[in-house]
Amino acid sequence: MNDLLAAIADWKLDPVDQDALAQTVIGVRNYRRGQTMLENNGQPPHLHLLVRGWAIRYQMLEDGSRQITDFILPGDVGDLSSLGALARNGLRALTPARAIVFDRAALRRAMDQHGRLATAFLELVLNSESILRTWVSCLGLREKREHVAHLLCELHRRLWRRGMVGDHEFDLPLTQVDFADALGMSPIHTNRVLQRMRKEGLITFRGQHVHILHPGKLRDIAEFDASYLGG
Amino acid sequence: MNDLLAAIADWKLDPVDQDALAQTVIGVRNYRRGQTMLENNGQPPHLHLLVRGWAIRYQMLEDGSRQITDFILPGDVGDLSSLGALARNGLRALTPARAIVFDRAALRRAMDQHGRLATAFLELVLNSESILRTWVSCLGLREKREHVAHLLCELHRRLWRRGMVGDHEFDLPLTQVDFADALGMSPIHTNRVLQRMRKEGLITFRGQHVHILHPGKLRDIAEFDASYLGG
DNA sequence: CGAGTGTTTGAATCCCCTCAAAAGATGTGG
DNA sequence: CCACATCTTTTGAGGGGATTCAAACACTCG
Repeated sequence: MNDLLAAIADWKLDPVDQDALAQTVIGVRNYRRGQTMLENNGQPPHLHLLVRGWAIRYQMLEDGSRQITDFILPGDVGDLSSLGALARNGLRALTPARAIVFDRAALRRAMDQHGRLATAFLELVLNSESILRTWVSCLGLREKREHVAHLLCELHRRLWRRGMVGDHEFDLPLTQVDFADALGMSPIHTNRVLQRMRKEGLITFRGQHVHILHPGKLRDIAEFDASYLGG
Repeated sequence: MNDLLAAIADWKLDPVDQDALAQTVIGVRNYRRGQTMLENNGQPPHLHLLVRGWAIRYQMLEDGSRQITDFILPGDVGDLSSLGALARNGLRALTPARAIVFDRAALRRAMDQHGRLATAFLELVLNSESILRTWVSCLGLREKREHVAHLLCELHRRLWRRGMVGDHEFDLPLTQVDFADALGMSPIHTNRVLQRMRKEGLITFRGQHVHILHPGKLRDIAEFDASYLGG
Protein backbone atom coordinates (compact mmCIF):
# COMPACT_ATOMS: atom_id res chain seq x y z
CA MET A 1 0.00 0.00 0.00
CA ASN A 2 2.35 2.66 -1.24
CA ASP A 3 -0.48 5.15 -1.53
CA LEU A 4 -0.95 4.93 2.20
CA LEU A 5 2.67 5.39 3.10
CA ALA A 6 2.92 8.41 0.86
CA ALA A 7 -0.20 9.97 2.27
CA ILE A 8 0.84 9.62 5.89
CA ALA A 9 4.48 10.52 5.42
CA ASP A 10 4.26 13.61 7.58
CA TRP A 11 2.50 11.84 10.43
CA LYS A 12 5.97 10.64 11.44
CA LEU A 13 4.91 7.20 12.61
CA ASP A 14 7.21 4.34 13.50
CA PRO A 15 7.05 1.32 11.22
CA VAL A 16 5.22 -0.56 13.96
CA ASP A 17 2.48 2.04 14.13
CA GLN A 18 2.33 2.36 10.37
CA ASP A 19 1.77 -1.36 10.29
CA ALA A 20 -0.98 -1.23 12.86
CA LEU A 21 -2.65 1.46 10.79
CA ALA A 22 -2.25 -0.50 7.56
CA GLN A 23 -4.01 -3.43 9.23
CA THR A 24 -7.16 -1.36 9.54
CA VAL A 25 -7.35 -0.51 5.85
CA ILE A 26 -10.30 -1.98 4.03
CA GLY A 27 -9.39 -0.81 0.58
CA VAL A 28 -9.31 2.03 -1.88
CA ARG A 29 -12.41 3.59 -3.29
CA ASN A 30 -12.98 5.90 -6.23
CA TYR A 31 -15.68 8.52 -6.46
CA ARG A 32 -17.21 10.45 -9.29
CA ARG A 33 -17.52 14.19 -9.31
CA GLY A 34 -20.48 15.14 -7.14
CA GLN A 35 -20.81 11.72 -5.59
CA THR A 36 -21.84 11.43 -1.96
CA MET A 37 -19.11 9.73 0.03
CA LEU A 38 -20.97 9.81 3.34
CA GLU A 39 -24.54 10.61 4.29
CA ASN A 40 -25.01 12.91 7.21
CA ASN A 41 -26.68 10.53 9.57
CA GLY A 42 -26.01 7.32 11.45
CA GLN A 43 -22.73 5.97 12.74
CA PRO A 44 -20.49 5.45 9.74
CA PRO A 45 -18.30 2.33 9.92
CA HIS A 46 -15.55 3.79 7.77
CA LEU A 47 -13.08 6.63 7.54
CA HIS A 48 -11.76 8.13 4.33
CA LEU A 49 -8.25 9.37 3.75
CA LEU A 50 -8.36 11.34 0.54
CA VAL A 51 -5.44 10.69 -1.77
CA ARG A 52 -6.74 12.40 -4.90
CA GLY A 53 -9.29 15.12 -5.63
CA TRP A 54 -11.31 17.51 -3.53
CA ALA A 55 -14.23 16.88 -1.21
CA ILE A 56 -16.41 18.90 1.13
CA ARG A 57 -17.90 18.33 4.54
CA TYR A 58 -21.23 19.98 4.96
CA GLN A 59 -24.35 20.21 7.07
CA MET A 60 -27.88 20.75 5.81
CA LEU A 61 -30.70 22.67 7.41
CA GLU A 62 -34.32 21.63 7.14
CA ASP A 63 -35.03 24.32 4.59
CA GLY A 64 -32.46 22.79 2.27
CA SER A 65 -29.73 25.35 2.78
CA ARG A 66 -26.23 23.95 3.04
CA GLN A 67 -23.21 25.00 5.04
CA ILE A 68 -19.86 23.71 3.94
CA THR A 69 -17.76 23.28 7.08
CA ASP A 70 -14.51 22.12 5.56
CA PHE A 71 -12.70 21.47 2.34
CA ILE A 72 -10.99 18.10 2.17
CA LEU A 73 -7.78 18.07 0.18
CA PRO A 74 -5.47 15.19 -0.69
CA GLY A 75 -3.85 13.98 2.51
CA ASP A 76 -6.83 14.96 4.68
CA VAL A 77 -9.08 12.53 6.45
CA GLY A 78 -12.51 13.66 5.42
CA ASP A 79 -14.60 12.27 8.21
CA LEU A 80 -12.50 12.33 11.35
CA SER A 81 -15.60 12.90 13.40
CA SER A 82 -16.68 9.37 12.54
CA LEU A 83 -14.10 8.30 15.08
CA GLY A 84 -16.22 9.74 17.84
CA ALA A 85 -19.61 8.92 19.18
CA LEU A 86 -21.50 11.13 16.79
CA ALA A 87 -21.10 12.24 13.22
CA ARG A 88 -23.63 14.52 11.62
CA ASN A 89 -21.76 15.53 8.53
CA GLY A 90 -22.07 14.78 4.90
CA LEU A 91 -19.03 14.18 2.75
CA ARG A 92 -19.12 14.72 -0.95
CA ALA A 93 -16.61 14.60 -3.76
CA LEU A 94 -16.20 17.86 -5.67
CA THR A 95 -13.99 16.26 -8.28
CA PRO A 96 -13.20 12.70 -9.25
CA ALA A 97 -11.62 11.47 -6.07
CA ARG A 98 -9.83 8.51 -4.56
CA ALA A 99 -9.77 7.60 -0.89
CA ILE A 100 -8.16 4.98 1.30
CA VAL A 101 -10.87 3.49 3.47
CA PHE A 102 -10.32 2.46 7.07
CA ASP A 103 -12.48 0.33 9.32
CA ARG A 104 -13.60 2.48 12.19
CA ALA A 105 -13.80 -0.23 14.85
CA ALA A 106 -10.42 -1.67 13.90
CA LEU A 107 -8.91 1.77 13.93
CA ARG A 108 -10.23 2.51 17.40
CA ARG A 109 -8.78 -0.75 18.69
CA ALA A 110 -5.45 0.03 17.04
CA MET A 111 -5.38 3.44 18.67
CA ASP A 112 -6.07 2.05 22.11
CA GLN A 113 -3.04 -0.19 21.74
CA HIS A 114 -0.77 2.20 19.91
CA GLY A 115 -0.71 5.52 21.70
CA ARG A 116 1.38 7.09 18.97
CA LEU A 117 -1.30 6.27 16.44
CA ALA A 118 -3.93 7.89 18.61
CA THR A 119 -1.88 11.03 19.08
CA ALA A 120 -1.33 11.20 15.34
CA PHE A 121 -5.08 11.27 14.79
CA LEU A 122 -5.40 13.68 17.69
CA GLU A 123 -3.07 15.99 15.82
CA LEU A 124 -5.21 15.71 12.70
CA VAL A 125 -8.34 16.60 14.59
CA LEU A 126 -6.62 19.52 16.28
CA ASN A 127 -5.51 20.85 12.92
CA SER A 128 -8.99 20.57 11.51
CA GLU A 129 -10.35 22.20 14.63
CA SER A 130 -7.93 25.07 14.27
CA ILE A 131 -9.20 25.76 10.77
CA LEU A 132 -12.78 25.51 11.95
CA ARG A 133 -12.17 27.98 14.75
CA THR A 134 -10.82 30.45 12.26
CA TRP A 135 -13.89 29.95 10.11
CA VAL A 136 -16.02 30.87 13.08
CA SER A 137 -14.05 34.08 13.54
CA CYS A 138 -14.34 34.91 9.87
CA LEU A 139 -18.06 34.23 9.80
CA GLY A 140 -18.67 36.16 12.97
CA LEU A 141 -16.44 39.17 12.56
CA ARG A 142 -15.47 39.84 9.00
CA GLU A 143 -17.12 41.57 6.09
CA LYS A 144 -17.93 39.23 3.24
CA ARG A 145 -15.24 40.70 1.04
CA GLU A 146 -12.61 40.05 3.69
CA HIS A 147 -13.92 36.56 4.18
CA VAL A 148 -13.72 35.76 0.49
CA ALA A 149 -10.13 36.96 0.46
CA HIS A 150 -9.39 34.91 3.55
CA LEU A 151 -10.77 31.71 2.11
CA LEU A 152 -8.77 32.17 -1.07
CA CYS A 153 -5.63 32.65 1.00
CA GLU A 154 -6.42 29.64 3.16
CA LEU A 155 -7.07 27.25 0.30
CA HIS A 156 -4.02 28.36 -1.59
CA ARG A 157 -1.85 28.04 1.49
CA ARG A 158 -3.12 24.56 2.33
CA LEU A 159 -2.45 23.37 -1.20
CA TRP A 160 0.87 25.12 -1.34
CA ARG A 161 2.15 23.52 1.85
CA ARG A 162 1.65 20.15 0.21
CA GLY A 163 3.49 21.24 -2.88
CA MET A 164 0.42 20.86 -5.00
CA VAL A 165 0.30 24.32 -6.57
CA GLY A 166 2.35 27.25 -7.77
CA ASP A 167 3.22 30.20 -5.60
CA HIS A 168 0.36 32.39 -6.69
CA GLU A 169 -2.07 30.21 -8.57
CA PHE A 170 -4.12 27.11 -8.11
CA ASP A 171 -7.07 25.12 -9.36
CA LEU A 172 -10.25 25.77 -7.45
CA PRO A 173 -12.76 23.13 -8.50
CA LEU A 174 -15.74 24.93 -7.02
CA THR A 175 -18.78 26.56 -8.46
CA GLN A 176 -19.59 29.98 -7.09
CA VAL A 177 -22.52 28.34 -5.35
CA ASP A 178 -20.17 25.99 -3.52
CA PHE A 179 -18.00 28.92 -2.61
CA ALA A 180 -21.01 30.80 -1.32
CA ASP A 181 -22.12 27.84 0.78
CA ALA A 182 -18.75 27.80 2.49
CA LEU A 183 -18.80 31.53 3.15
CA GLY A 184 -22.35 31.69 4.39
CA MET A 185 -23.34 34.18 1.73
CA SER A 186 -25.63 34.29 -1.27
CA PRO A 187 -24.27 33.19 -4.64
CA ILE A 188 -25.25 36.54 -6.14
CA HIS A 189 -23.21 38.50 -3.67
CA THR A 190 -20.34 36.05 -3.96
CA ASN A 191 -20.31 36.66 -7.66
CA ARG A 192 -20.23 40.42 -7.18
CA VAL A 193 -17.41 40.28 -4.68
CA LEU A 194 -15.34 38.09 -6.97
CA GLN A 195 -16.04 40.31 -9.93
CA ARG A 196 -14.95 43.36 -8.04
CA MET A 197 -11.73 41.61 -7.05
CA ARG A 198 -11.09 40.85 -10.69
CA LYS A 199 -11.76 44.40 -11.78
CA GLU A 200 -9.42 45.67 -9.11
CA GLY A 201 -6.71 43.42 -10.48
CA LEU A 202 -6.44 41.38 -7.30
CA ILE A 203 -7.14 38.02 -8.86
CA THR A 204 -8.15 36.39 -12.08
CA PHE A 205 -10.00 33.19 -12.70
CA ARG A 206 -10.75 31.44 -15.91
CA GLY A 207 -12.66 28.24 -15.64
CA GLN A 208 -11.55 26.96 -12.31
CA HIS A 209 -8.06 28.28 -12.26
CA VAL A 210 -7.23 31.13 -9.91
CA HIS A 211 -4.35 33.56 -10.21
CA ILE A 212 -3.50 35.72 -7.25
CA LEU A 213 -2.09 38.85 -8.84
CA HIS A 214 -1.55 40.81 -5.64
CA PRO A 215 -0.74 38.29 -2.89
CA GLY A 216 0.24 40.97 -0.41
CA LYS A 217 -2.87 43.01 -0.92
CA LEU A 218 -5.11 39.98 -0.76
CA ARG A 219 -3.53 38.98 2.53
CA ASP A 220 -4.01 42.50 3.83
CA ILE A 221 -7.68 42.52 3.00
CA ALA A 222 -8.06 39.15 4.67
CA GLU A 223 -5.78 39.97 7.58
CA PHE A 224 -4.43 36.53 6.76
CA ASP A 225 -2.03 35.00 9.26
CA ALA A 226 -1.18 31.48 8.17
CA SER A 227 -0.01 30.32 11.57
CA TYR A 228 -3.35 28.66 12.32
CA LEU A 229 -2.63 26.23 9.51
CA GLY A 230 0.57 25.06 11.15
CA GLY A 231 4.14 25.40 9.97
CA MET B 1 -6.96 14.42 43.94
CA ASN B 2 -10.66 13.77 44.31
CA ASP B 3 -11.50 16.79 42.20
CA LEU B 4 -9.78 15.16 39.28
CA LEU B 5 -11.50 11.81 39.63
CA ALA B 6 -14.88 13.48 39.85
CA ALA B 7 -14.22 15.64 36.81
CA ILE B 8 -13.14 12.78 34.58
CA ALA B 9 -15.68 10.25 35.76
CA ASP B 10 -17.33 9.96 32.37
CA TRP B 11 -14.08 9.50 30.51
CA LYS B 12 -14.32 5.86 31.61
CA LEU B 13 -10.63 5.34 32.16
CA ASP B 14 -9.01 2.33 33.80
CA PRO B 15 -7.29 3.01 37.09
CA VAL B 16 -3.96 2.62 35.35
CA ASP B 17 -4.76 5.34 32.86
CA GLN B 18 -6.27 7.54 35.53
CA ASP B 19 -3.05 7.21 37.37
CA ALA B 20 -0.98 8.11 34.35
CA LEU B 21 -3.12 11.18 33.91
CA ALA B 22 -2.86 12.14 37.58
CA GLN B 23 0.93 12.04 37.23
CA THR B 24 0.78 14.90 34.77
CA VAL B 25 -1.13 17.20 37.09
CA ILE B 26 0.77 20.25 38.22
CA GLY B 27 -1.83 21.60 40.57
CA VAL B 28 -5.05 23.48 40.99
CA ARG B 29 -5.42 27.12 40.14
CA ASN B 30 -8.08 29.66 40.97
CA TYR B 31 -9.09 32.57 38.80
CA ARG B 32 -10.99 35.76 39.41
CA ARG B 33 -13.91 36.87 37.33
CA GLY B 34 -12.58 38.32 34.10
CA GLN B 35 -9.06 37.02 34.60
CA THR B 36 -7.08 35.88 31.61
CA MET B 37 -6.22 32.20 31.94
CA LEU B 38 -4.25 31.99 28.70
CA GLU B 39 -2.96 34.56 26.25
CA ASN B 40 -3.60 33.91 22.61
CA ASN B 41 -0.06 33.48 21.49
CA GLY B 42 2.93 31.22 21.98
CA GLN B 43 3.01 27.55 22.86
CA PRO B 44 1.36 27.20 26.26
CA PRO B 45 2.98 24.61 28.53
CA HIS B 46 -0.23 23.84 30.42
CA LEU B 47 -3.75 22.58 29.95
CA HIS B 48 -6.72 23.57 32.09
CA LEU B 49 -9.53 21.27 33.13
CA LEU B 50 -12.23 23.51 34.50
CA VAL B 51 -13.85 22.21 37.66
CA ARG B 52 -15.77 25.31 38.72
CA GLY B 53 -17.09 28.40 36.94
CA TRP B 54 -17.36 29.47 33.32
CA ALA B 55 -14.72 30.47 30.83
CA ILE B 56 -14.54 31.46 27.18
CA ARG B 57 -12.20 30.74 24.33
CA TYR B 58 -11.87 33.61 21.95
CA GLN B 59 -9.90 35.10 19.09
CA MET B 60 -9.21 38.77 18.53
CA LEU B 61 -8.94 40.67 15.27
CA GLU B 62 -6.55 43.52 14.76
CA ASP B 63 -9.32 46.07 15.04
CA GLY B 64 -10.05 44.85 18.54
CA SER B 65 -13.20 42.92 17.77
CA ARG B 66 -13.55 39.62 19.56
CA GLN B 67 -15.06 36.33 18.52
CA ILE B 68 -15.90 33.86 21.24
CA THR B 69 -15.41 30.39 19.80
CA ASP B 70 -16.46 28.28 22.74
CA PHE B 71 -17.90 28.36 26.19
CA ILE B 72 -15.98 26.30 28.73
CA LEU B 73 -18.12 24.73 31.41
CA PRO B 74 -17.11 22.67 34.44
CA GLY B 75 -15.74 19.38 33.18
CA ASP B 76 -14.42 20.87 29.95
CA VAL B 77 -10.78 21.22 29.07
CA GLY B 78 -10.52 24.84 28.05
CA ASP B 79 -7.42 24.74 25.89
CA LEU B 80 -7.33 21.38 24.19
CA SER B 81 -5.65 22.94 21.22
CA SER B 82 -2.58 23.49 23.37
CA LEU B 83 -1.97 19.77 22.91
CA GLY B 84 -1.21 20.36 19.26
CA ALA B 85 1.46 22.25 17.47
CA LEU B 86 -0.34 25.56 17.46
CA ALA B 87 -2.68 27.37 19.75
CA ARG B 88 -3.96 30.81 18.89
CA ASN B 89 -6.74 31.14 21.39
CA GLY B 90 -7.27 33.16 24.46
CA LEU B 91 -8.92 31.68 27.51
CA ARG B 92 -10.63 33.85 30.05
CA ALA B 93 -12.68 33.27 33.17
CA LEU B 94 -16.20 34.67 33.05
CA THR B 95 -16.83 33.89 36.70
CA PRO B 96 -14.61 32.96 39.61
CA ALA B 97 -13.20 29.70 38.36
CA ARG B 98 -11.06 26.78 39.41
CA ALA B 99 -9.06 24.59 37.09
CA ILE B 100 -6.86 21.52 37.38
CA VAL B 101 -3.64 22.25 35.53
CA PHE B 102 -1.76 19.64 33.51
CA ASP B 103 1.74 19.74 32.15
CA ARG B 104 1.53 19.62 28.40
CA ALA B 105 4.76 17.75 27.73
CA ALA B 106 4.07 15.17 30.42
CA LEU B 107 0.58 14.69 29.10
CA ARG B 108 1.81 14.08 25.59
CA ARG B 109 4.28 11.48 26.84
CA ALA B 110 1.53 9.81 28.87
CA MET B 111 -0.71 9.66 25.82
CA ASP B 112 1.96 8.06 23.69
CA GLN B 113 2.29 5.29 26.25
CA HIS B 114 -1.37 4.95 27.19
CA GLY B 115 -3.46 4.71 24.05
CA ARG B 116 -6.66 4.81 26.04
CA LEU B 117 -5.67 8.14 27.49
CA ALA B 118 -5.02 9.51 24.02
CA THR B 119 -8.35 8.30 22.72
CA ALA B 120 -10.07 9.89 25.70
CA PHE B 121 -8.60 13.24 24.75
CA LEU B 122 -9.40 12.51 21.14
CA GLU B 123 -13.01 12.10 22.17
CA LEU B 124 -12.92 15.45 23.95
CA VAL B 125 -11.53 17.20 20.91
CA LEU B 126 -14.11 15.55 18.68
CA ASN B 127 -16.89 16.74 20.94
CA SER B 128 -15.58 20.25 20.95
CA GLU B 129 -15.20 20.08 17.20
CA SER B 130 -18.77 18.93 16.80
CA ILE B 131 -19.99 21.98 18.69
CA LEU B 132 -17.75 24.22 16.64
CA ARG B 133 -19.05 22.78 13.39
CA THR B 134 -22.57 23.55 14.48
CA TRP B 135 -21.53 27.09 15.31
CA VAL B 136 -20.27 27.46 11.77
CA SER B 137 -23.63 26.33 10.43
CA CYS B 138 -25.47 28.71 12.71
CA LEU B 139 -23.25 31.63 11.79
CA GLY B 140 -23.43 30.87 8.12
CA LEU B 141 -27.05 29.93 7.61
CA ARG B 142 -29.30 31.19 10.35
CA GLU B 143 -30.99 34.46 11.08
CA LYS B 144 -29.73 36.10 14.23
CA ARG B 145 -32.93 35.41 16.11
CA GLU B 146 -32.65 31.70 15.36
CA HIS B 147 -29.02 31.74 16.35
CA VAL B 148 -29.78 33.35 19.70
CA ALA B 149 -32.38 30.70 20.35
CA HIS B 150 -29.94 28.01 19.32
CA LEU B 151 -27.21 29.18 21.65
CA LEU B 152 -29.63 29.33 24.56
CA CYS B 153 -30.71 25.77 23.83
CA GLU B 154 -27.13 24.60 23.49
CA LEU B 155 -25.89 26.12 26.71
CA HIS B 156 -28.85 24.87 28.66
CA ARG B 157 -28.48 21.40 27.24
CA ARG B 158 -24.77 21.21 27.99
CA LEU B 159 -25.34 22.27 31.58
CA TRP B 160 -28.34 20.03 31.92
CA ARG B 161 -26.48 16.91 30.78
CA ARG B 162 -24.07 17.45 33.65
CA GLY B 163 -26.90 17.83 36.09
CA MET B 164 -25.95 21.39 36.86
CA VAL B 165 -29.27 23.08 36.19
CA GLY B 166 -33.02 22.69 36.28
CA ASP B 167 -35.08 21.47 33.35
CA HIS B 168 -35.96 24.89 32.02
CA GLU B 169 -33.73 27.38 33.76
CA PHE B 170 -30.10 28.13 34.32
CA ASP B 171 -27.58 30.76 35.28
CA LEU B 172 -26.00 32.50 32.34
CA PRO B 173 -23.07 34.53 33.65
CA LEU B 174 -22.66 36.57 30.49
CA THR B 175 -23.13 40.18 29.67
CA GLN B 176 -25.06 40.87 26.52
CA VAL B 177 -21.79 42.00 25.01
CA ASP B 178 -20.29 38.57 25.67
CA PHE B 179 -23.35 36.98 24.19
CA ALA B 180 -23.07 39.19 21.14
CA ASP B 181 -19.39 38.32 20.68
CA ALA B 182 -20.28 34.65 20.59
CA LEU B 183 -23.08 35.16 18.09
CA GLY B 184 -21.14 37.44 15.78
CA MET B 185 -23.67 40.22 16.15
CA SER B 186 -23.80 43.71 17.60
CA PRO B 187 -24.72 44.15 21.26
CA ILE B 188 -27.56 46.47 20.28
CA HIS B 189 -29.23 43.94 18.07
CA THR B 190 -28.59 41.20 20.60
CA ASN B 191 -30.42 43.27 23.14
CA ARG B 192 -33.37 43.79 20.82
CA VAL B 193 -33.66 40.13 19.95
CA LEU B 194 -33.60 39.14 23.61
CA GLN B 195 -36.15 41.77 24.48
CA ARG B 196 -38.48 40.56 21.80
CA MET B 197 -38.15 37.02 23.10
CA ARG B 198 -39.11 38.24 26.54
CA LYS B 199 -42.09 40.16 25.25
CA GLU B 200 -43.25 37.10 23.37
CA GLY B 201 -43.12 35.12 26.57
CA LEU B 202 -40.43 32.75 25.29
CA ILE B 203 -37.93 33.41 28.04
CA THR B 204 -37.29 35.58 31.04
CA PHE B 205 -34.06 36.69 32.55
CA ARG B 206 -33.44 38.63 35.69
CA GLY B 207 -29.85 39.37 36.48
CA GLN B 208 -28.11 36.41 34.98
CA HIS B 209 -30.77 33.79 35.51
CA VAL B 210 -32.61 32.51 32.47
CA HIS B 211 -36.01 30.83 32.44
CA ILE B 212 -37.13 29.06 29.32
CA LEU B 213 -40.89 29.45 29.38
CA HIS B 214 -41.61 27.74 26.06
CA PRO B 215 -38.92 25.07 25.57
CA GLY B 216 -40.67 23.56 22.59
CA LYS B 217 -41.13 26.84 20.79
CA LEU B 218 -37.56 27.90 21.48
CA ARG B 219 -36.30 24.64 20.04
CA ASP B 220 -38.50 25.12 17.00
CA ILE B 221 -37.15 28.57 16.33
CA ALA B 222 -33.62 27.25 16.69
CA GLU B 223 -34.29 24.00 14.83
CA PHE B 224 -32.39 22.59 17.74
CA ASP B 225 -31.33 18.97 17.49
CA ALA B 226 -29.23 18.07 20.51
CA SER B 227 -27.61 15.05 18.91
CA TYR B 228 -24.47 17.01 18.03
CA LEU B 229 -23.80 17.37 21.74
CA GLY B 230 -23.73 13.63 22.24
CA GLY B 231 -26.00 11.41 24.31
C1' DC C 1 -23.36 59.95 45.84
C1' DG C 2 -20.40 59.93 41.83
C1' DA C 3 -17.90 56.32 39.02
C1' DG C 4 -18.13 52.47 36.36
C1' DT C 5 -20.42 48.84 34.06
C1' DG C 6 -24.16 47.09 31.68
C1' DT C 7 -28.77 47.71 29.38
C1' DT C 8 -32.12 50.14 26.67
C1' DT C 9 -33.87 53.39 23.04
C1' DG C 10 -33.83 56.15 18.82
C1' DA C 11 -32.42 57.32 14.21
C1' DA C 12 -30.02 56.80 9.98
C1' DT C 13 -27.49 53.98 7.02
C1' DC C 14 -25.73 50.13 4.47
C1' DC C 15 -24.38 45.63 3.54
C1' DC C 16 -26.29 41.86 1.82
C1' DC C 17 -30.37 39.15 0.62
C1' DT C 18 -34.29 37.75 -2.27
C1' DC C 19 -36.70 37.70 -6.48
C1' DA C 20 -36.48 37.58 -11.44
C1' DA C 21 -34.40 36.77 -15.66
C1' DA C 22 -30.82 36.98 -19.25
C1' DA C 23 -26.53 35.37 -20.95
C1' DG C 24 -22.93 32.08 -21.16
C1' DA C 25 -20.89 27.42 -20.61
C1' DT C 26 -21.20 22.44 -20.50
C1' DG C 27 -22.76 18.05 -21.68
C1' DT C 28 -25.73 14.38 -23.83
C1' DG C 29 -28.24 12.06 -27.31
C1' DG C 30 -29.80 11.61 -31.84
C1' DC D 1 -21.96 17.77 -35.22
C1' DC D 2 -25.75 20.22 -34.06
C1' DA D 3 -30.01 20.76 -30.92
C1' DC D 4 -31.65 20.66 -26.66
C1' DA D 5 -31.49 20.36 -21.63
C1' DT D 6 -28.92 21.61 -17.73
C1' DC D 7 -25.76 23.96 -15.07
C1' DT D 8 -23.28 28.18 -14.03
C1' DT D 9 -22.40 33.00 -14.16
C1' DT D 10 -23.99 37.60 -14.62
C1' DT D 11 -27.09 41.68 -14.28
C1' DG D 12 -30.91 44.55 -12.38
C1' DA D 13 -34.00 46.17 -8.91
C1' DG D 14 -35.91 46.50 -4.45
C1' DG D 15 -36.26 45.44 0.32
C1' DG D 16 -34.97 44.27 4.98
C1' DG D 17 -32.10 42.65 8.62
C1' DA D 18 -28.45 44.26 11.09
C1' DT D 19 -24.98 47.80 11.87
C1' DT D 20 -23.17 52.17 13.59
C1' DC D 21 -23.50 56.39 16.08
C1' DA D 22 -25.31 58.76 20.06
C1' DA D 23 -27.29 59.18 24.32
C1' DA D 24 -30.32 58.12 28.14
C1' DC D 25 -31.35 54.91 31.58
C1' DA D 26 -30.47 51.26 35.23
C1' DC D 27 -27.63 48.88 38.54
C1' DT D 28 -23.58 47.96 41.62
C1' DC D 29 -20.09 49.39 44.53
C1' DG D 30 -16.46 51.84 47.09
